[in-house]
Amino acid sequence: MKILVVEDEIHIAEAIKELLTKEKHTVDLAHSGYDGYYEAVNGVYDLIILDVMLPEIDGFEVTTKLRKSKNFTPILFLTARDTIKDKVHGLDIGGDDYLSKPFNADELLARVRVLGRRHQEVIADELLFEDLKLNLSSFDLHCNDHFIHLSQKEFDILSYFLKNQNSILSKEDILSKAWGYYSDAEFNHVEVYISFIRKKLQNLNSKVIIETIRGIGYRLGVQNAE
Amino acid sequence: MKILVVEDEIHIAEAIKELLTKEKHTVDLAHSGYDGYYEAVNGVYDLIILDVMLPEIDGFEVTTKLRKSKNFTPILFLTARDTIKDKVHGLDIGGDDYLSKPFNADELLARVRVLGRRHQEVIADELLFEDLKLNLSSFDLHCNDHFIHLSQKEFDILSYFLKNQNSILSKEDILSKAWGYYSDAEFNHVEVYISFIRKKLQNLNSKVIIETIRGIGYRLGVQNAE
DNA sequence: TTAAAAAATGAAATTTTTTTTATTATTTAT
DNA sequence: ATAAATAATAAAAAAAATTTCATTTTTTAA
Repeated sequence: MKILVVEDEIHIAEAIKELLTKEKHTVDLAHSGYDGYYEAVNGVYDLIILDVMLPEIDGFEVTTKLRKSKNFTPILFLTARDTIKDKVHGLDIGGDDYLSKPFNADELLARVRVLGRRHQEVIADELLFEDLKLNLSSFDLHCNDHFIHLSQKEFDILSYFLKNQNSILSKEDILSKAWGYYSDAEFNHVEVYISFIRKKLQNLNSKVIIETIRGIGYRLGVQNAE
Repeated sequence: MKILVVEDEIHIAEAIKELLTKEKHTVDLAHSGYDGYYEAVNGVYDLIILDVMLPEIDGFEVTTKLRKSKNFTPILFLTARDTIKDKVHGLDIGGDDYLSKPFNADELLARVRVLGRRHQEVIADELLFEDLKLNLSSFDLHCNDHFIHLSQKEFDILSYFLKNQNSILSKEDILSKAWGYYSDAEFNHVEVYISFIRKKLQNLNSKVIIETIRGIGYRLGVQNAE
């Protein structure tokens, strides 16, 4: 990850940098609120570790300014001020986590991993189930080494299943997901599209099937081995 | 938000429920790890507040099972076990935050707000520029009170512009974004689609325009006021 | 076992999207 | 001012997605 550390105490800043660098992160340092804000705006970071008590403008102000300018990079506050009131304030103006100084290195790294993971998920771009991989931006459905393109409606429906892998989805559900609540589409629309998708799953030789639960709806499943 | 609280000490569970309900959240309770897992899998929650020490299966195990089954609902651990080792472990197996008991109600609520906010952002689903709002799941382009549907290619191109609001995008860029690097589409394809999009922007009466930078490419802009 | 209900599917019809082609308009360098 | 290059657009053609309709298949309950 690319991480910006904003901390005025040089030796602490360097220590954090060393810690993060060991974990293969790329770290930039800023030593005042003003510099920190400038770097955050002009660079692209996956995470900002931000001291609250800083020269010029403090960490809370930096956060407020960033969020106001639509920059939503995750922010981890790091500070000696650890009254509940401070914490609540920091989190409410747009911070993502709050760690008190002196902090434990392992905990810092774990919390960095959490924020990084969430970030990844945001930009994650595919849904997985068994041997299937659905690319959310190209609408291509991959299985083994092959892929097939899904139309918009096919995509809407299959991605709905992939996001609710354990649920039975009723035709009603699917209808309002793929055609919208106010559409006049009928159950047969769903049936036709389920049929389309099943055909594509077969063409891909996937072991994934769409099970019919009569009277209730459909659910993802796996082909009976035999 | 819809929140699942998994906590075996009934009076604590009830207290948390009351706290969250006051903040207008919808709260479901589970009192064992097994029940918690079952509820989490079968309901759709925005957040799970999870005690670590639970009867049957503990909170860490619940988390592991959920993540393994591709359920990525944010999880906030709440527990008396607050050694660094426990925290790090909890966060690394897929938890999102960790609060020690006894906890402060305001801090709990603030951390719930953070996780809810991130969740919103994850499912946030639109791109903005000036008077335009592009819905990424429906492909509808909104302006003032009207909207118009974009086709796949129109969407690919306009969303590319909206994600790069300050850049000039060359026809080459657009071609490889919307048609793919290996396609044999030509510049005129881009020109035709720019023309389609401009027509839709006009129909919407948007002040947004696509500027031509001759020989270089295109860029988003705003209609000259006069 | 059979009739009714629910679901699946094939195929045609319709609509929408995308591509192609030809023509017109604009900009720039000479 | 003009020719060449670049860009814009209209309209037709082709392809793809979606809807509709009719029929068949499957399941369930009587």
